[in-house]
Amino acid sequence: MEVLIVEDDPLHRSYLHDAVRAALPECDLVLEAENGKVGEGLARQHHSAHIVMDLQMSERNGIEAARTIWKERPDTRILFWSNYADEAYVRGVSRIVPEGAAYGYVLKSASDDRLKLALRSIFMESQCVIDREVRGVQQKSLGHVNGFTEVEYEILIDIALGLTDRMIARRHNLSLRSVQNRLQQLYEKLDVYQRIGEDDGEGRYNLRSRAVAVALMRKLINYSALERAEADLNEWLGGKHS
Amino acid sequence: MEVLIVEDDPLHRSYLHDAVRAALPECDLVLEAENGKVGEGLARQHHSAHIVMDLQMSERNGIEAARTIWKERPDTRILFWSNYADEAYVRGVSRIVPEGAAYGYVLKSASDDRLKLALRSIFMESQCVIDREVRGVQQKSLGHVNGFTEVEYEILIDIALGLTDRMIARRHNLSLRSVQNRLQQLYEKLDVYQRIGEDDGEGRYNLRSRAVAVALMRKLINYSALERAEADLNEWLGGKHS
DNA sequence: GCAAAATCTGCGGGATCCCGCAAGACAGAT
DNA sequence: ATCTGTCTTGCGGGATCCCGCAGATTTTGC
Repeated sequence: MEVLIVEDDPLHRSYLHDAVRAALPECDLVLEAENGKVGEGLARQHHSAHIVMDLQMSERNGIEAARTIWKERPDTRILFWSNYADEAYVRGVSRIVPEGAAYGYVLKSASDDRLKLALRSIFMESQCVIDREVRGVQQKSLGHVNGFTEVEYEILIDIALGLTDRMIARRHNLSLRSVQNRLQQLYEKLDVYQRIGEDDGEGRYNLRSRAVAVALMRKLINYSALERAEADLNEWLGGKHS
Repeated sequence: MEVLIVEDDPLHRSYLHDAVRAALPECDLVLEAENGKVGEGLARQHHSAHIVMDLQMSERNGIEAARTIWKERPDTRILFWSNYADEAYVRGVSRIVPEGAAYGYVLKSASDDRLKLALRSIFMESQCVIDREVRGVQQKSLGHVNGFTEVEYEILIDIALGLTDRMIARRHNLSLRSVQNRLQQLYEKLDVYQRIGEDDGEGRYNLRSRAVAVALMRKLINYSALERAEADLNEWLGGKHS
């Protein structure tokens, strides 16, 4: 049995290495990659079936790497090991996990034992293990109380990328007005209508930009989500030509 | 001699602890804090004169903590130890360092020796030590070729927060038109005028939102910068009432 | 199968944004 | 003193955004 570790921080990498060795004595080879790009390469080359993956790496983040790996071999077991439980990450992961695949999401702040237990559960038992805190975010994002629909999320991404209403309409095959309707919902949910500078009555935010700001501060989107979205956009733009 | 370590990751914290012990035998007490808030508290309580500070912590990031610490005792020596050399961080740091203070900025990817050397240089010799890569970013941001003025940077922050032109004008005591002029410069420098969807000619970005997106992707601003800016904004809003 | 609810769409209009043009203010150089 | 470059401000106008209204279409629930 082999395990591939994809993690850019050397300290964390060696810690992971030790944890894998301790939790999985049946593992006889541990590979290491220091970013998503070489991680993909190693996974392809060794047909890795067991991967521990950091999110937030330079050169190629964990979600992108996992996406291409899963596209080639959907039965790969991947444990995501991240510092944060940002909704952007959680959404990003659950968006790419294939039907019936075994995966996990545990935080770096979790205890030694939790990590080792997760390693065994996922790699040996093919079970899904989601950290409690992450699970909370996942629930909240799905629960429609103060949660965001898939469409709302998409339009959020689009304005974060700086697309105009017209572009968004074209991209999703909608009319201009429909896009604006969705925007209105979004503004409502992000609570972007608050007044500012109340001393002389008038003072609003620029709704569009404010929405992005609030979404960033609430961790609905983050750098890596933006990066992925930009890549998707360019792909779509390229595809339109053919 | 005492050293205070402010770092949220336990692994990195203990690594730092060891490095400090090894590099500074004359140090007889090493304090540790797991975020900016308790870091501030410990610094105040122990009158710490030597601090190693992570940027990017939850609860209170390194720059905010450093700002209040330096406000109280401007001769404190602080070594910033960070994963990234984002321009947002570099600007954030050099914005708050007091006149003539000794400080350093080294990356976590630096070698053991570099870290230890920096520790000695800053804490014992009161010298400034800036990592090469960080220095590069600093230079580029100052060099007016493809670099950003202080005013341009400020207006970038303002639109990232979601302020309207009118609000920005009021905040900086400018006319509406001047704000828009600055915006134009900004758009120019961020190269935001590119066409998209060229197949039928028409296709632009929403300049304002796109500018923020590009700035994020170029690491000119990031989560922590936005967080600080939001705090500043609220402070300003509060101050206007009195 | 039908009514209720949600979503999509066009129209119209007020507010804001983006920006060309031109006149004044100010600093530094020759 | 003059000139040049940068920064500021006002005016005007076209494009875009934001959104109320109302009818059409789709989805949902029973």
